Amino acid sequence: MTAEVKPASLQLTERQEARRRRILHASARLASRGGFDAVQMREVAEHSSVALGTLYRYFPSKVHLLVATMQDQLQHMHETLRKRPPTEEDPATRVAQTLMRAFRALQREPHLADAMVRALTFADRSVSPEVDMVSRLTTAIILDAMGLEGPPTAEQLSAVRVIEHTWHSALITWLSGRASIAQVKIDIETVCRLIDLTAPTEHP
Amino acid sequence: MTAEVKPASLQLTERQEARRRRILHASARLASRGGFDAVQMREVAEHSSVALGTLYRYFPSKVHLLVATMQDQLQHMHETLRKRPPTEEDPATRVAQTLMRAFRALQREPHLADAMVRALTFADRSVSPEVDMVSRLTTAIILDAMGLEGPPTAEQLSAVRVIEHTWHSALITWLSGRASIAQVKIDIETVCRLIDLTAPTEHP
DNA sequence: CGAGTCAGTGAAACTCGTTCTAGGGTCGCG
DNA sequence: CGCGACCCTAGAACGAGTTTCACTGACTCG
Repeated sequence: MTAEVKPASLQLTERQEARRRRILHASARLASRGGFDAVQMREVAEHSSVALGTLYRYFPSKVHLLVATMQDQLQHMHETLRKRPPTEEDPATRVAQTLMRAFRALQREPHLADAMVRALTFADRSVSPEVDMVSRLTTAIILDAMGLEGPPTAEQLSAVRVIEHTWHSALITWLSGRASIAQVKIDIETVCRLIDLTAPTEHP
Repeated sequence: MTAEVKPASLQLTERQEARRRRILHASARLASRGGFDAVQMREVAEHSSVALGTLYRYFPSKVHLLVATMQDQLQHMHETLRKRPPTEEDPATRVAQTLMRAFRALQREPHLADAMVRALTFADRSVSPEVDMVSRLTTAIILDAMGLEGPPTAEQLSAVRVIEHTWHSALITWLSGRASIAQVKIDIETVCRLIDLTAPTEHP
């Protein structure tokens, strides 16, 4: 709806960076209990000691805010995963293991996960750049887990995209109580088999 | 939020069935132009000549309404697809072909597709039964396209679930303008390769 | 017939995302 | 020092989903 400039992206002052942090923190905290609905813009503003108008200057909508929150959380997760890379041999297994690890992390804060994922899939075109960023982060995590030597082939990128699709959608079905964790695990493992299919070097 | 009975599911009188139809029709029509946002409950009520309170008695929320609309549309599509089953030999190709056909149908009413899919992924636990129904319908369409002889194996069901995940998620990325139709096609074809992987009878 | 029940009606009320308005503070520059 | 240009605050206001409530009309069962 609003076609404003986004001050959030280009060099903020220290105070502004602090405000942004406070907002994201408040958003995550409110989401942690209560999920999507509990993240109310007035509440976020109040908890981060910022006027409502200012909140909207930083994040032009609730969905923008929650997608940015997800971005933030994903970055943390990426770093964490980097520190303890998967131990398995097989790339497909490594990816599956990594995603299940991420999944268990989300499990610890199911409401937060709910809020972020719902925002992500509910986002319309006006949030595309931010959603894209999240997508790139996810892709990076998966590619990292694959542990490729060179750059990925087009086929591998397709596989990664499909894995990502499955990851998001499986997450949603779990969050809405329509699939068990075991089911999610199976789905993840199933889709990760695609990686073997696209491996450039086969061993008989 | 509301834990009401659902009169919509158990035998309605003729007048009630007609009302329900009118509501679904109005919902689809409003969604067709304008998408999710254009489906305003007051408008739906007015266009279907029903009081707002009645609308809410039939569909306890906007999301319920749109998911029911999707159910309706999917049923139509299922019948249409039944009439002209895919021509290919290979099951994976048949499924991919079927899904792309469905995709092109949705393309014809992108706003409607947007409204329905957004509602579907935005649905919380209170809509689970209805979302599950949609999921079952989608599964049925895919299984039909596979053209199995006997009942599907557990492995095949996993593959179908993953295909479904990919289908939904790819649809979302397309609707939000983050992926081209070509990309969706590639993703669908990629994930459909899983079917070959799970075929009980292999040919060397 | 008469009372009870229950779907449907109409309108007002409430909530929360979003927008708007008015004013106050701060910083850099003449 | 003064003065714009911005950023920020406080709060009201608006819009749409949802809830509530008092009422009506039709149907049922005694």
